[in-house]
Amino acid sequence: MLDEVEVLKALAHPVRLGIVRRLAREPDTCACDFTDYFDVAQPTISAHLKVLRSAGVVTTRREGTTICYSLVPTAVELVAGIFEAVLADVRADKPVPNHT
Amino acid sequence: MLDEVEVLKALAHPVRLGIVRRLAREPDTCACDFTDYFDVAQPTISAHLKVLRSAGVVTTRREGTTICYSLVPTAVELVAGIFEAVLADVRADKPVPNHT
DNA sequence: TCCCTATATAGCTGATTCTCAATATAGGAG
DNA sequence: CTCCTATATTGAGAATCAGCTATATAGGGA
Repeated sequence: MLDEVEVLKALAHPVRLGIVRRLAREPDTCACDFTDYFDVAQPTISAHLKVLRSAGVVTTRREGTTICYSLVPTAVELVAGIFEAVLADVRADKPVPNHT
Repeated sequence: MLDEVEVLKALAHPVRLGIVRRLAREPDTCACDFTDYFDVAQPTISAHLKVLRSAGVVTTRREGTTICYSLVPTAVELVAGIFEAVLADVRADKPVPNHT
């Protein structure tokens, strides 16, 4: 259900990447905090959160009148794994030159 | 000169991610090989390669009549680092529950 | 019930992206 | 110089994206 490219697309935007980084440091941040944090209108933040949610990068939990967002570690691990694998292949093909 | 979000945007497309993965396995692939490998027209491949080049993900080297593409490891390391850092923060905040 | 606050949705506009067919450019072989 | 192959560029159309204002929804408190 997690699609690599969709997750990457969700992360390829300054505000959304910022949201993800913020969530990594402060789990369970509510939507209104992002509205203050980034210099965009509230519906814009809401739209970005929706993109992240659709891609499976974040999940929501209602907390009274506010809605708390948290990261889905699996999604971050997915993309981290993609680039670790690419790096591994790069290093396998072009080994570190030993200058002896 | 490498912009995180620009690199991420460049990678957030199935064909371009495929190109990067292929380049990781087989360095110095020439453009015509991609045209065969992916089921899209030659100008489309050329456009995708341009996006990757503009973002600093790949570099080119002329080899007679063909043009060889290779990965820029720094760019891959940049994005790998982003998600490693995010994962580190996630794990710092929510440590693995030790069920002793 | 009636407000108030938090969040989401609708609707719009301008900008960007994706893909293609057609054409241009650049280098090598003859 | 001429042809051929490899690659890039142009130009167009469809689709998607990003931001806004205005409005709707949903829950809590009076």
